[in-house]
Amino acid sequence: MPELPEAETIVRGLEGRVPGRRITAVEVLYDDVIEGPARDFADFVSDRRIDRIDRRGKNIVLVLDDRGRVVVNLGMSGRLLIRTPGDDGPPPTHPALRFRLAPEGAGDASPVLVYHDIRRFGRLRAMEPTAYRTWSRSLGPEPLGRRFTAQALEEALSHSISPVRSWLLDQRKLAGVGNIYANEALHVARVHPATPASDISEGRAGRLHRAIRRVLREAVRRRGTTLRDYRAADGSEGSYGASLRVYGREDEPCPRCRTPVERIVFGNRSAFLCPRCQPRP
DNA sequence: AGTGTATCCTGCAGGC
DNA sequence: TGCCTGCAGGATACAC
Repeated sequence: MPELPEAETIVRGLEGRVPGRRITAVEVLYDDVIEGPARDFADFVSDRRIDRIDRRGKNIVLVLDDRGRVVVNLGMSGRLLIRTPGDDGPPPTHPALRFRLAPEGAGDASPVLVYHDIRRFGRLRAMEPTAYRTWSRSLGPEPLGRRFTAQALEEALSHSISPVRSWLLDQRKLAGVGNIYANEALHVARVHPATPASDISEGRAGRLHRAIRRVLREAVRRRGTTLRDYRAADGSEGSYGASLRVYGREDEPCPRCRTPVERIVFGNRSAFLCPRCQPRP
């Protein structure tokens, strides 16, 4: 998926419509999208009110009135859609789970929060507050948060000999960056994706830090990147795809120097780079 | 510690 | 048209 900007866009789309509502029923169409027994999940959320919608890295977090959490990881093709019965538009093609939400008052329609996932790599996990804290602590810092500084990045990189692109994808190191934005940020920072993390000097770490934040902020502003499956909570598409510099643009000219963009594969994922702007370390 | 490989799934594009 | 291969915003488990 859905990386940080897409998760953030979904959260913003749900914020005005979901908090304050009670979950009156859960309908599980595919139990493989739930971690653990579907019965336990249904018991955990049934009749709970959703107080708040949060995000942690790429994950969307429903905060319940008893402080329990439902953590939604969208995998590759997950969507969280808010629908009101009777609203227009074609019905979702691959619903996997539905939360029926209570109407707010007389005459108010009861909305449905649909977890939709073509490939079903996504997961919904119910967590008690303690388990949630433990899980959250296992993730790295938020790239747009205060704790993620250039110094912190430089320090963290210095302990790893992994290729920097692999490092950026590791959610335990930094929470929210995936393959699209890792490649984009590395191009902006003029760092080759295969550069060993610890080879990144102080100056380049600073550049990379700025590039990560700049790319993610701009992608949030554009409501994410829709390549195929990603949609915001209202079903709309993100427009950052038009701003992509290298991701998915093999053989197209580098926006900076017109050299054809290269695709290489490591860590079982494609990496895209400009061989001139991002020379091999 | 780090890497390549495979797995979970479905859909789509491209080649023949 | 149809069949085949490869590829896809992720995460994890495994052997080496």
